[in-house]
Amino acid sequence: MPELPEVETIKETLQDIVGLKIEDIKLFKPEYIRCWQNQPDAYVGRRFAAVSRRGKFLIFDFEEGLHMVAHLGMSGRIYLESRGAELEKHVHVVFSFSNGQELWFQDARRFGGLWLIKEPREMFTAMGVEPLSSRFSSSYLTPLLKNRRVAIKTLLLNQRLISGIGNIYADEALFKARILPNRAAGSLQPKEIHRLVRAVKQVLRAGIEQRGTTLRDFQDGYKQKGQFQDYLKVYGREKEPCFDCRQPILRQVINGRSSHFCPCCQK
DNA sequence: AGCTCACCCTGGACGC
DNA sequence: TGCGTCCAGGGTGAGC
Repeated sequence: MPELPEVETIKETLQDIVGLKIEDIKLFKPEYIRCWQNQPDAYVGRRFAAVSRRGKFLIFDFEEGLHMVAHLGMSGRIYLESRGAELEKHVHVVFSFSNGQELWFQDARRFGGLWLIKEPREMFTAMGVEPLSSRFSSSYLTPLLKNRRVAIKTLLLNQRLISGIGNIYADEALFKARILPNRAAGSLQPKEIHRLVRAVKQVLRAGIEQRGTTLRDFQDGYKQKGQFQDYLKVYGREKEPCFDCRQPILRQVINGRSSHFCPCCQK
């Protein structure tokens, strides 16, 4: 479930590891490493220099120009533990620091992964704009929608166009913009595109403010849950009354993704 | 080129 | 209690 607000929340809590020195790296499941441009040993003895985010990816910079990229997939978690804590299930990689703390990479379903790479920017050359940046605007989105028959929701989930929106925030943004998720992208009018851009930004900002959505798996770097699940208006609310018009929320599969919407408020 | 769908994987919910 | 089935949805890539 980690989408942009969840990854951003983890990134914020992981600022505390900047400056910590890596004493040891344990690989319990080496196949969780997707890219071996660097050997794990190369990271030992170095300090974390920065943790940043691009879309749903976390980027770890180390001293002397080493990097690591992480994606949480569906069930991935990255969190701090104390040395000696009992190892939890599905922890695939552990970084031990010289101060006695550890960073655990846990991922039950293993849709996520780690990339030990030299130049992380190369991974993101084909990635779309950050939806919270000023580059994401009506003038960016309008030409992308032109003549596209794909559902607008499918397009919002395309990371090559916009990076960071996932299933939950796509449904919530479309509700806020009062647009049905299965509308052909090319059928959106200028006013609707404008509303959608605003709604995407508002929903993502609110998600960050609430420190993410915890339906099942999500937790931050200190194992704390998010709160945005208490503010969801359509996602996961099939058959429950719309908060605005009391009509039941409907669920429909769009491009293999479960989608939730109000048939009355959204056009 | 645009689009759809199957696949990877595990845990939890649900029906019998 | 247990077993089988289905669903969750991130990204990728085959195939139409």
